[in-house]
Amino acid sequence: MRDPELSTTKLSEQKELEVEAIDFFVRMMGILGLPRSVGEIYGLLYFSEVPQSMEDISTRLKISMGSTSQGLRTLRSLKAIRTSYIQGDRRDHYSAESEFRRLFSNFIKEDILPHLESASDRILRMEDQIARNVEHQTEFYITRIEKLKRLTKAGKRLLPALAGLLKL
Amino acid sequence: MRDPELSTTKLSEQKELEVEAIDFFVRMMGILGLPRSVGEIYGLLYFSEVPQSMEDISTRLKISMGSTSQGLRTLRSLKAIRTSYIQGDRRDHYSAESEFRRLFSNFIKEDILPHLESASDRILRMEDQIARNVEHQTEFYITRIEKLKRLTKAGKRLLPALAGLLKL
DNA sequence: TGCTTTTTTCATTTTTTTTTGAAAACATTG
DNA sequence: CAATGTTTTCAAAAAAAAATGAAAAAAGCA
Repeated sequence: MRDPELSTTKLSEQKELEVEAIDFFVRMMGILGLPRSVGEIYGLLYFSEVPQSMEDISTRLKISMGSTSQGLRTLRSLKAIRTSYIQGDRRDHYSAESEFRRLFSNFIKEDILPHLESASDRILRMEDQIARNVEHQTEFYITRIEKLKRLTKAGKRLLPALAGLLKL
Repeated sequence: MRDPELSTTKLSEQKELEVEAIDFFVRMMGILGLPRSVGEIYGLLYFSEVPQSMEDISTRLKISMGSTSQGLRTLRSLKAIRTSYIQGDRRDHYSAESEFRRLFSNFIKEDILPHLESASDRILRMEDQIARNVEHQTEFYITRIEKLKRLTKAGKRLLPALAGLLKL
């Protein structure tokens, strides 16, 4: 004889882990400035043994197909998920790349390093302006620019190193 | 005889550097997820030889006193600015801590490490739920949790080290 | 202490970001 | 190659974050 109360308990306990996990990744992604839905999707996939279709994800998280599609695109670009073919189902199915650190690594490469590059350009332009304007050719301005240059240089060395460490 | 055109040019060139610098810091702060106004204020102060009052800042950046006050509070908490006393003026005056990297360092300490701490708590709760639910006591769940634990552990080692490096 | 100036707070408004949902584009299969 | 199932796109709606501005609080001064 089945015990409905017990199975309800079990079901809710099963959900509890999922909820906790999703919450975990929502916050982690939050640190990286990624939207809530991206964290939810990754969290759901991270604890799914079986790859999930877009519809599965959309249904279980109660988010629209539009959000799901966009979230998956983001995760794909960060190489945080894998697509897998499931026999007899023409839909794509997704599972999480379990090495979450890789996601950080790719985030550094894709979203931070480009900023550093354009920061370097901007510093060059500042130097140019200082060169053209006698008012700015003082110890003060020159030192400050020098510090910015050192900072970006350090960043361009450190961040790829950090990305490398995370990838291992 | 003064040449009004030349002085206009000089003035605009002077502004140009300021604008470029402010832009630079707005983007840098953007990476850290800090609001535009915080970047603007820091940028303005970074290239000001003379400490500026709140009113100066608010006026030059055309932002409200409210925003200015809040932005200064954020910068203060990141130890990115210094308060200095100016004779015969009862207002506080601010100047930038020129080691911008310290700001990153403090950002890691203040805004990221606490998240990592609560992440650890959340993982403990997940483990607890796995222990209570036979369904979850599989290789799969245990491995995934293990990976999260390793990640946060790595983070707790790496980030303070990174913060340390930046502070030098 | 009372008066004035400066700073902070916070409810409201504005701006930006994210989500939705419906239509378009794309893909698969009979 | 039509018909149906799936995914993407994107304008509009909703939600979240930031800025404003006025009122309250705090600080300096006579």
